[in-house]
Amino acid sequence: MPNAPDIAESEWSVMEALWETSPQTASEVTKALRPTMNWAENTVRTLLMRLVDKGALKTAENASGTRTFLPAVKREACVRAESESFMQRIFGGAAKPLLVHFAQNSKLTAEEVKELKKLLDQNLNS
Amino acid sequence: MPNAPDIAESEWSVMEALWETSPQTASEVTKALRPTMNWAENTVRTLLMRLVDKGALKTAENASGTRTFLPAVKREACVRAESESFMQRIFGGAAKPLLVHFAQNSKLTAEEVKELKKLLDQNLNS
DNA sequence: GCCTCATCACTACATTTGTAGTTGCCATTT
DNA sequence: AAATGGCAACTACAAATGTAGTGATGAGGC
Repeated sequence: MPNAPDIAESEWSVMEALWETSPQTASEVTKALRPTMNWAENTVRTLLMRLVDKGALKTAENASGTRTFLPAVKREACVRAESESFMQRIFGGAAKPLLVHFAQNSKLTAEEVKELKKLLDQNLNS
Repeated sequence: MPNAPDIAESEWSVMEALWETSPQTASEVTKALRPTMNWAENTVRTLLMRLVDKGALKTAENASGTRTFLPAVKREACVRAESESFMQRIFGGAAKPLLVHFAQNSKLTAEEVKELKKLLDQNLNS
């Protein structure tokens, strides 16, 4: 399992697109991102290349002979890595103050609260 | 209330030192950070200057006429801003998946779980 | 067969970040 | 007064990031 490389903010959008649907060509990714990020295709290509360099993406040829991109690392692993580093930076590595912060500062529905409480209980038996 | 400026990772350590004790001179901050970050004093000075430029710190003269630094923004505001941006980047801005992630991936004591569950309940009545 | 368009691989360039070095100035110490 | 030691201001410089432009190439359309 390749450990999660460090993925910058713009790069993250590209990864999301490919985690959601892959493989995709550069222009497909560009189109997929068009509504949110209004990037030139070359911008997306640069990001794709950097991600390949970092080992976050792999490439493959599709039927028509053009290059396509697909994730080389699992989203969950990257989320975990980013979350870890965030927790480290802002909350000194402690989960509790982090959870306190978000429990206090987020608007949640009764449903969500119920679900989260259940998860917290499960957390103990593990 | 000045909105929280964007504080980089190294800068964050400097801010922490000053949120904890302030005002402090550049060399005091350097000394305070010495155990963790083994930075040259000039490195700390650069970070201090950048933070002043960004409006995260203010300066004042102390009795002996040397410059001291102190926070211009509240820690809580910065934590909120960083947290917001993290939640945006990684969890698409939704608090629930974030809380789910940390509820599942953190080791918590029974005490902490109890406390968090209470906070979640309070969250609803507000 | 020639033009055009999509792809690709390179190159570009300003900002931000990490991590200092250099120099000038002022007060204190011989 | 000359040297020293701290602090301040400015400069340095490479890597990472954001955001493209340029030039070569090959395949399809006319």
